Parts: sequence; C-alpha cells; structure tokens
Amino acid sequence: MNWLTDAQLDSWLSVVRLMTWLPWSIDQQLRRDSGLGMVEYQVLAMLSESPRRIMRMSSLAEVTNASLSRLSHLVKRLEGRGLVRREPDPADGRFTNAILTDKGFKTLAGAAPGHVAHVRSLVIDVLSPEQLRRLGLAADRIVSRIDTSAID
Amino acid sequence: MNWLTDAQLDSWLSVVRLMTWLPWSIDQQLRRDSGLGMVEYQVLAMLSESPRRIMRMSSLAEVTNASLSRLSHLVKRLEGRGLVRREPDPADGRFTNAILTDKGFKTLAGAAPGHVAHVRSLVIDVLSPEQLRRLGLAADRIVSRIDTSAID
DNA sequence: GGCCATGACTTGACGCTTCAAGTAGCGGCG
DNA sequence: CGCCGCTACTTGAAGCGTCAAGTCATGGCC
Repeated sequence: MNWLTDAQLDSWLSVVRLMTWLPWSIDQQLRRDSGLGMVEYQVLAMLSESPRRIMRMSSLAEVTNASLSRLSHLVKRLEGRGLVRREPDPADGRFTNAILTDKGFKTLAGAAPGHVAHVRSLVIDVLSPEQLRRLGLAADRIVSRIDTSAID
Repeated sequence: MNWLTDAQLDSWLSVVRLMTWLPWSIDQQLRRDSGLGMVEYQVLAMLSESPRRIMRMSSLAEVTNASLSRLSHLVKRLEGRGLVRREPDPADGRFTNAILTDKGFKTLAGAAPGHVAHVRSLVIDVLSPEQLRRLGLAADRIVSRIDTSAID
C-alpha cells in the first residue's frame, strides 16, 4: 500500500496537533473568561451581525457548522440563560427564528475583545501576512475536498 | 480595541472551517469503515508502534492529547471489545500498562489503509510538497504558542 | 377542500468527555 | 516500621453531541 514519506507524515502530524490543540485553546479561553463555548460564541456573533439580530435556526446551523439537532439543544440552553429568544417565523411557521437578546449582546460584547486578542496572539501575530494568507488558502483547499453531503 | 483586517478575518475563518470539518471527516471515515473513532485509532496506532505493543496509560494520554480520565474510559471500552488489555506494571504497581491484543492489531491493520488513503485524498494530494511543508510549519508555530500547562 | 409529502425543526435516549472525588502503590521521613 | 504525601490512575455523575423518531406547518395534487 501507498504509505506516507517521513516529510509528509511530519507535516500531517503537525496538522493533527493543530486540529486538536487550537480548538481546545480557543474553547478554554472563552469558557474561562466568558462562560461560553466556541460554538455558543459563534452563534451569538452571527446573530449580532445579522440585520435585526435575528436568524433562522437552519441558517445558524449552516454558518456554525452544527447539526440542526445540536443547534436546537444549544440554543435551548442559551435561551435558558436568557441570551437568546426563539419564536416561529410569523410568515412561515415551519421556520424558527433565533433572536439575540440585549443580555446576549452584552455577553458577546464582553467576550469579544478577549477572544480576538487570544486569536491574535496564537495565530495572527505569529505568522507573517503572507504566511497567514497561505495558511488560509491551504485550509480552503483541504476543506473544499471534504464531502459534507452526509450531514443529516 | 484592535480588530482584525478583512484579510486576516478571512484567513482565520478558513482556519476555523478547517478545524471543524477536517477532524469531522477523518472521524466519519474511520467510524464508517472500521468502527473506530480518531482517538481510538491513535491509541491503537501508538501501541502498535511501541516495542512490545505496550504503553503506560500516562504516555498514551500524552501522545494522543487525551486527558487521563478520558483515556481511562476509552481504554476500558477498547478492553471490552477485546482490542486492548490492561495490567498493572509489574515493576511499579502505580503504573498501568495498556497492551495491544492480536485482535486489536488486526483491527488496526484493517483500518490503516483506508485512513491513510483518506488523509492522502484530503490533505497530502491537494497540496504541493512545498505547500504541505509550509502548512506543517505554520501549524507548528501556532501549536507552540498554545499554553498546555492548564491540563489536569 | 382534504390528504399527503416535505421541510424544519424538536425531543429523548444513548454514548462519550469532563470534572471532581475517590483509590491504591510506593518512596521518604521520623 | 508506620504514617504521609505524591503520583497514577479509576470511578460516578453531570453535561454535551449524535442518532433516530417524533411533531407540526405548509404547499401541491387530486
């Protein structure tokens, strides 16, 4: 069978380490400083940037890369904490809209600076602009090869 | 506060997508084709490459980036499936040794080709050797900045 | 207009991870 | 030689994600 060369294996293992440690670190910082997990942060962030701070569950699921079921559970918890509200779309009752509350917005506003600073210190500031650009491009190439059709 | 430029944000979001989808895809393929999760695969792989197919729980935890508790649960499940045995280190009863069984080795041998082929098709083969090398280097730089002292 | 298929969630059970307490072997110190 | 503390796990409960099975509104087809 077609094994990997040493150099390929080294690079791959570096990527594996990145995949395991970087999300972990991001999550730690958010949880410690703001009591939010990474996906929860993403949900609040996406809501805050949308027109009336409203988004459909399905759109949210898509942009946060979460399954609809996961998102439903997660938003229910956020709702319990008063950071988000849910209501059926008035125009079409099949859709559910998630709405960022003021409390949710404030929580996000409190979390964002520390989060961005953390991302900066781990990723942005340790690479040259060119290195960062290339990293993003390589990531895009890889992600584009992934078959995400098997979801739901 | 010091926000990110558009280019920085783009690259960062690409990295976020990589972190969420790549592990997911690897896991899917392993589970579907071999009934193993990514960490389970790593555990079997590490054991198979060590001298007498024996490793201490703590060493395994370190190389697989799992907490000792997680590893303990996970190895217990692997033991239940007959892929691994556990016994206290004869020389120092505080250590526990995990030992790959023949069945475990066969399971790994069955899983490896598909796994490698998948990694190849998603990562190795879509980047030039130079791009792959740079990706690994960037990953290393980032990982080296992560403070892992807060574990256990 | 009634029925049925479909799409968009929601729910509950199960599995895995984490977190906080345990347990247990050994080395050291009095 | 007996206790003490440390290290290396193990365990049980609680939280989160996934999977399969609901629910419920709508749109189309007769």
